[in-house]
Amino acid sequence: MPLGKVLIIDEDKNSCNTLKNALEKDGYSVILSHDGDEALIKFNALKPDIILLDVVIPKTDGWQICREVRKKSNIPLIIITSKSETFDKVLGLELGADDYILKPFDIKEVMARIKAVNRRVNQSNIIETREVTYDNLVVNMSRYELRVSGKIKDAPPKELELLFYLASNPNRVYTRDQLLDEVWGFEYYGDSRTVDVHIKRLREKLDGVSEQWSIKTVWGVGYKFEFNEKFGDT
Amino acid sequence: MPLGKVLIIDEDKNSCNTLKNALEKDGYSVILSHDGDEALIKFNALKPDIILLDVVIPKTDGWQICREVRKKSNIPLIIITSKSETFDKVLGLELGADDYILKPFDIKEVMARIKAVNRRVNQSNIIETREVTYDNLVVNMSRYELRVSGKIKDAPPKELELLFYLASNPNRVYTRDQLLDEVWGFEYYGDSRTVDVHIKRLREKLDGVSEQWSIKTVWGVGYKFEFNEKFGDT
DNA sequence: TACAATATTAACGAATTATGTACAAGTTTT
DNA sequence: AAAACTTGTACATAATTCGTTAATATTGTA
Repeated sequence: MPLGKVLIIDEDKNSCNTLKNALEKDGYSVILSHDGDEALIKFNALKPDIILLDVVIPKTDGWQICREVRKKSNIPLIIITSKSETFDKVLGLELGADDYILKPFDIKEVMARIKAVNRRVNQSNIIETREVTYDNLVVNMSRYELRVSGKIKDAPPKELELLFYLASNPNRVYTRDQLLDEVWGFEYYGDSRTVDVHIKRLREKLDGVSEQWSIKTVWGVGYKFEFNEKFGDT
Repeated sequence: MPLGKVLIIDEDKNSCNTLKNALEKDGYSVILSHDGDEALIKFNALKPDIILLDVVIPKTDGWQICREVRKKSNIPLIIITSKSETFDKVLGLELGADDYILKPFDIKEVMARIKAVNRRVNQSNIIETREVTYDNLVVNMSRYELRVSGKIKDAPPKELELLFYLASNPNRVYTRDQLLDEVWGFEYYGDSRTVDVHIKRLREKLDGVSEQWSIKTVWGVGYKFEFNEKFGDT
């Protein structure tokens, strides 16, 4: 498999075939799925490299597929559908789709867009291991587990997600709005003081645990997970 | 301004304004360009973080802009144009555009697509760290961190932004009004003595640190960040 | 030199921003 | 159905920044 596996999720067999032919001609291998439930099973079992998704499908709907996929993975996901409302486009993109193509599509355009998304993704260092480690801190999002000095510390989901997000890009500052967007999700409309409170609760749990890292406030800007690689490797 | 600069290249002032307003509302700062030659100059000089490009523009055409940009940089580039042929779309994407949006556009969709592209780019290791370095001085705006001879020095946001702005164009003089415009934002209306005070506070922190650089007063004009590449590399 | 224009500095208070506590609504567990 | 927990909001308090003012110093020029 030189170019990778594409999972096509679409009820319409015509679309499926057009896409399948073009993709296989280009060297991809193709998996077809005609309803949402089947799609999720195949996604989990076969770990495709790209997903092409129509949101209008039987059983589990496309939006839900989107969410489920993005919970677990960052692979390229392109929505191809006849739902043409701006609202739907925005929803799809916000849920984590990389592109949103309208039916009827021109296969050449679709192939070009797949290529464009792939180009970006190949520049990424996607951490599929949903885990970060610093010194005595381990945040594992597959298990939703926080470990401090080897011991498991209970922490609610939101706090873990927030910590994980901050720790994924150590030392980089995020504004409260960015955090609300990325951790809470765009659908969330609320007070940005909310972030403060969660930060505070995290700090309670992580207080005085390590000299090497901490959650820092950047006054007037936001928060960051600060990590100092003190002592070089010896 | 944590979000970054957008360069809009488009002859049509209506489009420009719609985009500009929406982007600024979201916290981006916007640079406009109405022809290709000007666009390239601004691209090189101002190092934007995102480019929105109409390919139908006077002088150097959009495709060429695309090529020139991609020779030097991997920043997000989105084509927004009324050229609706599949051929053009494919060409644009092949030249390295991340997305291709048709006019007339819905601003909500455009914003969602910008976000989607940004999401991908932020996962890549080519995250542009907004940083300048001179001798023993490091100003890092991604971390909001000022480092002098390796040591972190605390400094409030405004001071950092001012220093970063000055240091981004070493040896170039800025009037107080220009600085108020660029650092404080155009909507700011206040005394230009304000700049003096911030300069003073910066100088306190950076006093006698290096022979190679300093913040100089240009009498009757304004301020500049002066940098002398004395000694060649040793 | 003297004078005017411009720049530096210190100090103060208003405004902005962050934190901590408490509570209520919503969930999940028992 | 009650209990325990999570989550978001409100508000009081604390901390810091920022802009202004005004007094002092410096520079350029007549």
